[in-house]
Amino acid sequence: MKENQCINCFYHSDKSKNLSDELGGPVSHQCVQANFKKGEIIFKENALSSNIIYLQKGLVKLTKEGVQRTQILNIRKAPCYLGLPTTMGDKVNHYSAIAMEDSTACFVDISIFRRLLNTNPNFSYDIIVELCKNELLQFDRCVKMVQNQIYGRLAGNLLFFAEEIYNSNEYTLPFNRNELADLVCTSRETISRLLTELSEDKIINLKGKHIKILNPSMLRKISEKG
DNA sequence: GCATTAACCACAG
DNA sequence: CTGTGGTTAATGC
Repeated sequence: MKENQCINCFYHSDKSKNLSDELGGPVSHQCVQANFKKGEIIFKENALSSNIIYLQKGLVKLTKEGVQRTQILNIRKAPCYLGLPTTMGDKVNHYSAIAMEDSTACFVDISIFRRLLNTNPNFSYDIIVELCKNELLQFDRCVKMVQNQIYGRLAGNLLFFAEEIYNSNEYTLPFNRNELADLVCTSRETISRLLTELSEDKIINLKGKHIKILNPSMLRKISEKG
């Protein structure tokens, strides 16, 4: 655990400014950095939450328990904030965050965070923009999940990993088929079948969890047409 | 009717 | 954990 030095990175990577000044004093004990191994829970649904978390390094899945099954709400890649909605919006977390890779995160108490919002309009503005972007993405994702067929949803998510997460058409997923199903809103069996189907059609190359997209434009078409 | 989509179950590597 | 086959239900020509 490290203290003190992480709060400046939390504050913002692109707008360097000394937080100690902002907060009117030394910031030790106000921010704590922690490491998480793959699979470890960063925060849990229904638990009391009083921290804003800045993910410095790693990959995280946000999950929520549904009536039928666990739903993966989103995959977030560092650097980003975690838990803004769930910490600001309610006392209790509405979803969990679980590390999918070894990750590093900064925890800042919500009172400090509030002080930052109050004292720094630029910072507040950046936060609002980030929240808005996320909401737009969630809206898009919601419509897609409800209206597209599973083939299209899976294709969309494969593209998402390539474009947003790994910036490459070739990647190894830290998810098993069941988690993929939780992400795409379907059953494990269907994921299995459709992946082999995509592979047979030479749209992707499949080796276990390693995926190589051979025909991105085709995948895009599938994603759009559903 | 018949075809398609997709879930659930079972079972085998 | 994964892939596959059978069965079944819903929906759309």
